[in-house]
Amino acid sequence: MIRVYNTLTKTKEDFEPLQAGKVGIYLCGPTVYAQSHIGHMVGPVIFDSIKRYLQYSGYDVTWVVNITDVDDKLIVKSREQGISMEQLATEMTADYLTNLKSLGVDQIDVMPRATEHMKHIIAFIESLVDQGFAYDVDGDVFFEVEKDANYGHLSNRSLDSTQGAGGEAAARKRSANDFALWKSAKPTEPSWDSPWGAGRPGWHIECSAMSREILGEEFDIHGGGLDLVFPHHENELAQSACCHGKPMVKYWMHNGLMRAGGNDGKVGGRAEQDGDDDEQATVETKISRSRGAGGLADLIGRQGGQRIRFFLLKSHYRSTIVFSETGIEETGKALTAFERLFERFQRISGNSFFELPIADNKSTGDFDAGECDFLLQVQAHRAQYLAKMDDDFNTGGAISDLFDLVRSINRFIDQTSLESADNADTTNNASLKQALLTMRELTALLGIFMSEQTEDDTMGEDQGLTEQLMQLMLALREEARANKDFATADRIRDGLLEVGITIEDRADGAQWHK
RNA sequence: GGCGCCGUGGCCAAGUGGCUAAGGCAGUGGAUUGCAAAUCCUCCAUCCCGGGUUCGAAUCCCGGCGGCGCCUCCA
Repeated sequence: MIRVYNTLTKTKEDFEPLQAGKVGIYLCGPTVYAQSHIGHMVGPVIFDSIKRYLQYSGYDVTWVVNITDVDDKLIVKSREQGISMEQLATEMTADYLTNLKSLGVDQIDVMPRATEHMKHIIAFIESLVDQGFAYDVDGDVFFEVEKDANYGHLSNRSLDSTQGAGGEAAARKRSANDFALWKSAKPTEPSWDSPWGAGRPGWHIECSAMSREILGEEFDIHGGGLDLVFPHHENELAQSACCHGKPMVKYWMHNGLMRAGGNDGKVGGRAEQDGDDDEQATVETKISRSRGAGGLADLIGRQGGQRIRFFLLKSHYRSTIVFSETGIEETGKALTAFERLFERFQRISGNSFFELPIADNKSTGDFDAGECDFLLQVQAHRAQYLAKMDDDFNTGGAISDLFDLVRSINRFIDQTSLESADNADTTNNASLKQALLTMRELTALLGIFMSEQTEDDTMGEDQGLTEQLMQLMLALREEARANKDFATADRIRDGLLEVGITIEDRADGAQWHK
């Protein structure tokens, strides 16, 4: 049984979808007025893994991530850049999609854009007006919060504790808490025709309209960053629940936010200081665009998408992650242990890990360990891993079992001497393969090691030359070693190390890697 | 001010009432190696502080101290 933490009830609940066997997930995506930063990737990466795990657990999952391509900030930014709102949205959407791809997020089924659903948005607002939950004033339409008895339950706040937006619309609202469903357009602003005149949707209504269109009036999981609980999700919930007279979502799931570390982070800006502090203190603050976060593409270029993905999955999705590039680098070191094992497996079996079939559900991944101690260990690691994933998608805990599995496999190879050339024990080889199949199954749930990383394909032409030169160096060194001329052999090895190349002498010959 | 979250070894990070407190990075000693690298084995924390509840708490309650988020746009 999968358990899920629900923001609405503030408890972990057994996961039972509304319709047996089917799950609908809606994740709030970005407003595409600027390039995405690493914080935007937290939700997509974790939900990408959540979808994989739910499918693996036997559910038919539909995952929706929206793109907000109409918004006040888009208007302002596009004007600054002298381009149309549409063009800015198109460019920034492309940036977002590229980043998602780099991080291996490829499970999204539908990515609706607000501007493509204007009809549905307007119809939704009309329905709210007709039912008396909303009112229009001079071309603006507002949701009347007092009409919703449940308002504030999700974010746990009472009406008088909220401040409501000030701004120019304040005078027209019946109450400060009311929020805009439709905003009238000034002559130069992009607009759509509506029963209330030319205008554009408010921030929250698109999600209500699009989720209904794609997933229905009530669906299983709604996700987003913790910062969206109020006002965004509270307002979405109010709109949808009032409009349909039933709950909008069964499980509200919110991921923790990323913070910028003080020193090597530099992704975010500096937090506002309270004045009386000395200023060298290590400041950690939420990463956000308004504080100048950016440079995700560069970061991916330096670290690679897989490391970043693994870094995000290493901690629990509800906890805060402090961004640090050194942290990402350490994570990368840990990943090489897997990569070495995959190479080891290839040397022994001749099979590529990346070409092993992926068990796509729990039962096909199961196997009979028989009396084999090693396979019993593998089975135990697998069971523990899955138990942690069942418990609110505890990827951080589950990853520890992956490392345990690596160690078990290496130990098995050492103890059975599977690596020595004259060992053709088919039973042990079969056990080894089974263990790697399990590794493949479990890592695929996290969306890592899906395919071989081609990190340096930009330098394709040099690659062949480098390989030739290295073979020459290794041959020279081998000669020296055969002659017990270790001084020369070591000189070659040390010299190569200085340019970042490590040599490994193994029974079957020397090998090099960067 | 209101509503929340967090504080586990040098660093990162699981665990939230009961086996010897996961795992990673760094470090230690050993096996292996011509020496290394890789791999394996070994060692490395009583959980911010003070009370309380309990047969028993890192895990629940109260009080401190420290950090952070939301209440305004935000993944």
